[in-house]
Amino acid sequence: MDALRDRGYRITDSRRAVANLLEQKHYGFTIEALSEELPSIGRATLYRTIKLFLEMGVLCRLVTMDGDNAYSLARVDHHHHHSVCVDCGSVEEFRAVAVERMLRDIRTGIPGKVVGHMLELYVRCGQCAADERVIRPVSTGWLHPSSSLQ
Amino acid sequence: MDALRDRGYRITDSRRAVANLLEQKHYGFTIEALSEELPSIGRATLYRTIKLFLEMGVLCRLVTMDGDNAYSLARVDHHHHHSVCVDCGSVEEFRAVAVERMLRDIRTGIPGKVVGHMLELYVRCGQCAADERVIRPVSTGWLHPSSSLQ
DNA sequence: ACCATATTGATAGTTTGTATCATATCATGG
DNA sequence: CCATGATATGATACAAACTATCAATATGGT
Repeated sequence: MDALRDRGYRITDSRRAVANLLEQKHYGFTIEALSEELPSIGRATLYRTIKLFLEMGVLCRLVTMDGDNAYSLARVDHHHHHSVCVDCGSVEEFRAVAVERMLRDIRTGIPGKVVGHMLELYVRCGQCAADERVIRPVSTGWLHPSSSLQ
Repeated sequence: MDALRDRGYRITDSRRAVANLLEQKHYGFTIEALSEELPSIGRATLYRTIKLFLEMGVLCRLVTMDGDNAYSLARVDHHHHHSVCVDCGSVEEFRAVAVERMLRDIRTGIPGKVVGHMLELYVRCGQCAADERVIRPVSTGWLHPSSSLQ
């Protein structure tokens, strides 16, 4: 809300509702899920709100293991990555030096100049591992491009 | 073609055409681009062919920096990642120990059990860097989720 | 060459996301 | 607290990306 005010955007019911929902639940929402949780808000507005929040940098877009887009609140303001639970969808942000080091190391072995990267980790969170006696298959859909089991 | 034969799929003109094209050009194709290159092949068939090739593991899907899907031949059969040129779209496959080490390191710091990952590197390839005196902006669209410049 | 069947292409249908525009809502100034 | 004007919303239509259907065709084994 502060971010909105600071940039001269209006505080509206929809924006408040979306922000509240994302703040409460610590997992990634697809637009579909958002729409189910907030049926009173038109889909067009949801798309607009998400886009606005992304541009403002208060939201992160992430890619689920089977390739869908999901959105979660950016709780830290520096660059980071996500670990997404493949069962419940809960999202943790992390910034590991290991990642930065990897990028630095790799830069020399790659032809060309690295201008960006993308990294997602797919996990089964502690909660879900504890809840389920039977191990469910990891992905119902199909695996994403460079994603690999293990 | 061998892979097709081995699994009892038929060798058809469309499949041959798609395979040839992907083999010749070392960059990622979107369905759109494939369709332009092979106008005689129906779009439905293109989608089907791509899906089949993905399932057979002879194709990789990759995500471009502005979020589109592209496909490129899997020239190595073990797990690897891609560096995608943001200018010409050329794709290099690499398997860096740095990545594996990073994953191993990170596993301890992440809550839950890592079951998969996804990594794309966006580069400006040597060719493109040489061709262009003026540095073009990196992304025309907007940045992908966890992608970051540099 | 024939035949059973996998494959194709055209079309229609889905899903996901965007543009339009009249109406409703917000923030500001009086 | 209300009037005012601009912003935001929602319904709808539209566009893009992908899938399902099904009659017609091409393929591989005989």
